Amino acid sequence: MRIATWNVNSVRQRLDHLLAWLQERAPDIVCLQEIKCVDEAFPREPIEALGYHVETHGQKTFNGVALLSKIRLDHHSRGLDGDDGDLHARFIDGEVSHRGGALRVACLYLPNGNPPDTEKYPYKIKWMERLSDYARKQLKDEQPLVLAGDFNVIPSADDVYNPAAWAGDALFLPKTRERFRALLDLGFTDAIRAATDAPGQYTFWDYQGGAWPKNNGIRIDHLLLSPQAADRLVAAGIDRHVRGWEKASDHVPVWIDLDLG
DNA sequence: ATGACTCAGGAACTGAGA
Repeated sequence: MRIATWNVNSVRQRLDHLLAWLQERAPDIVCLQEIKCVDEAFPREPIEALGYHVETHGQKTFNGVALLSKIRLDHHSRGLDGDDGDLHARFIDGEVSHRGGALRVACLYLPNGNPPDTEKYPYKIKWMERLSDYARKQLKDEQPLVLAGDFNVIPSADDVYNPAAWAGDALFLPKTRERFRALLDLGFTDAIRAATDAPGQYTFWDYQGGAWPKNNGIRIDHLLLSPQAADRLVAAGIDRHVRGWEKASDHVPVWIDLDLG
């Protein structure tokens, strides 16, 4: 079972890239973020033509997430519990059946939080605590669970080209990393870090300042695995070559392979 | 200066992103 996440920065601008990458990487389940359109405007047909079921949680102009799955979803749900006043479309989860049981995948687009001295930062921190509440509840099922998405968190200094330049940024502030660590400490495994300790496993390069040719990247797109999923991890990778495509998203796809029997 | 970011919305710019 191959599961991937990709912040496409507008699914309509990136449709050709998405279709090419789906055929190249052949994932079974895909979590998309920043689709930047309402559900009715999502380009379902060409994706369905490649064999995917499509569930979206869209929003006009900003945010928006989607789940693509070659296996029919038994259940799915839009939105993250814990704040009825939060209208941002940043979360969708679904469950599929496999030979050994059930697999749950949560697709998330965690708030950026910049600038940190505005209301955007406490919104991010609260959102992280809501995500931990969700994770804590789901872990009680003791089944394979994958939290996949754009976390907007740089976990460590090995995950950024110049840590000093990011010291005051909402993606790298100590409080942000503490909350991410608290989520991991519930029992999750960071899939890329289970595969390699090497620095420079970047998933995002800014459009500005020649960040891509200079390899000024950061690692902010993650797949976090419950113990039952981590036990079945056989491979993890980052498709960084996609960043070199013409008119690319600023994020690249990240994927894992699970052996679910 | 040999160069300077990309998206949506909507028709010149702004806000958001990270």
